[in-house]
Amino acid sequence: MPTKTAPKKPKPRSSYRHGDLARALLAAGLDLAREGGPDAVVLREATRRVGVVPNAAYRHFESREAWLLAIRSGALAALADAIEARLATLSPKLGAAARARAGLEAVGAAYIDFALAEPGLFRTAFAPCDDNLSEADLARSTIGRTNPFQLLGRELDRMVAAGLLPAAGRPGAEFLAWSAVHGLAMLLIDGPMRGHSRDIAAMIAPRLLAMIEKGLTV
Amino acid sequence: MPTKTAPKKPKPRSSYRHGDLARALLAAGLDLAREGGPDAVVLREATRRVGVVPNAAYRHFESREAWLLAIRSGALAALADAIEARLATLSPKLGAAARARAGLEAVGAAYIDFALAEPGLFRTAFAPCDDNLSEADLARSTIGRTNPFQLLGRELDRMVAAGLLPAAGRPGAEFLAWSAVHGLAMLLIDGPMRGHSRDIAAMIAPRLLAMIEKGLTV
DNA sequence: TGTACATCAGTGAACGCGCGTTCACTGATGTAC
DNA sequence: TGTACATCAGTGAACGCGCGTTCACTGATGTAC
Repeated sequence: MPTKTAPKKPKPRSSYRHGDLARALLAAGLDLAREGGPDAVVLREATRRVGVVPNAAYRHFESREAWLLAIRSGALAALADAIEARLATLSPKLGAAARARAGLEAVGAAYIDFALAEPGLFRTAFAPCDDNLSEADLARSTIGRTNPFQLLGRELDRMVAAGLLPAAGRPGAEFLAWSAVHGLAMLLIDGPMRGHSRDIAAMIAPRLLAMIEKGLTV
Repeated sequence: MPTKTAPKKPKPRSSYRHGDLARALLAAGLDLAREGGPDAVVLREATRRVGVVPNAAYRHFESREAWLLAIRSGALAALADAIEARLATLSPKLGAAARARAGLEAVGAAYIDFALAEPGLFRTAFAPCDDNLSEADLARSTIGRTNPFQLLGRELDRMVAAGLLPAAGRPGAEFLAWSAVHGLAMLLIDGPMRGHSRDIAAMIAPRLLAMIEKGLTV
């Protein structure tokens, strides 16, 4: 499970001080994202859940947008965690080539599974964010954390090392694999086949991963 | 160009009757979608632009949601138009196999180009819509119009006919190709490389289309 | 052809809502002497 | 070790905003006689 859920009901505090409001607001925001996607990430509701007055949030976040940015990055981290967990289940006995193939598939499968299991978080992670925020803010928000993109890159490197992917095709290959998997995830949760997502995913996801592998390799 | 733009400024009417308010509201809504994506599709703003009082909209649409649905389907139609236009540029002198390949590429390229040229419309076309609306409403909204999905299917059929795609692999193949292209489009306009989208698209899109073709065909 | 009339598209005013954000405040905490 | 004090996290009240939607209305239109 991606993140620990925060208590929904405001538990009475011993003092008027909360103690760890910043973290609590972040957790509440992630809950909101989980439940309703980026549009449901609303400051006032988060403070309500935490049991604090609305403006208290401004001690810890400059604005709603800054808070949302932190939540986005939390959602992204949750996705990365899910992928890493899947990768960790791979048998260590696999040879280089088999390991590389399995790794790439694991990343893709975990990505799609996460989108289905946590559509709200997934949507939040990739919600278009306000352009008013500087590039620097954005960079800072993901810096130092492993992100899904990097995990995918690592597996692609393995493919090259195993001789399954020509080195010449390596640069930019993340975008190819990522696009395919991201698109399926998006279509499954928002697209016309939303509702039968799980059935379709079960049929299509393996074929999509096979297509990527085949289309990418020599 | 997908749709004709409605006049932004309310032109004074000769009578207090508008004459074609439904169509005008639809056009204004598409403009809003074009400019700011689904969240910018706001009833009051549309009536303002058309030069009509807010509640006048309720003579023609049951609710904001119903109006938005119509706009979604307009955005989808615009995308379909863009794809059809691209397909129409294919040389009629091509042989079956070359035509099939070129057709599939044309669909993909037009899809990505549309997303880059009209990100607001594109986002609106695929915005998650309210589940309160019945499936019947949704079906009605796209029925009778050629949609992008069908255009893709047609080209895939050509691939089979030309012997480039095994018939066994045909069912569901739309989802595979569509996912890849949709994912790239989404990542280009909302993803981490937003801002350098056009450069990246120029580099990646051809490779993605090649990957699809290679991954799909025998 | 002229007139009475029903229709119904657009008006005007108002509603309740929830949002992000601001301000001046208060009082528990932890630190310096 | 005990006390005075500065800090600053959370309070309370309020703001302006724009939204979707409702109601009873009015008056131009097109139709029936």
